[in-house]
Amino acid sequence: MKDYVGNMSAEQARAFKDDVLNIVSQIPRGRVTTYGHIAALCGWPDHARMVGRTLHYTPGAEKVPCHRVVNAVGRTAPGWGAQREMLLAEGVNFKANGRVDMAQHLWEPKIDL
DNA sequence: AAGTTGACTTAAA
DNA sequence: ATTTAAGCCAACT
Repeated sequence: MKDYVGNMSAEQARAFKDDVLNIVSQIPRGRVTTYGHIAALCGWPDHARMVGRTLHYTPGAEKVPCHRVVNAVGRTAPGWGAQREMLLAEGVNFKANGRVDMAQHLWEPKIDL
């Protein structure tokens, strides 16, 4: 049974992508946030994967600080080694296990309307 | 159209 | 530390 939200319309998908990029662009330097937070803020709480897909495949993601987006456990994106160095260059501290120190750098996105 | 995949998340082993 | 499992959903095969 599909009691979940259902598929996005083309407009919704477009808006979602815009929102994602918009939110990511607001991540302060030296901070990080998670896919889940971004998705929730876009109004699609269960679309963390879609956020990842957007940042990965959408041209233009390179124009926003998408390197400041990590997963919920502070892991950096697979196959993107540079991300870690970019974060280090901003002063983001990594723990011994190779994860970002979330307690220190996690930025909880909030938008004041 | 049905199955697989993935820049996800949480929990568990 | 790593892996599995299940839940999740759009895109891809």
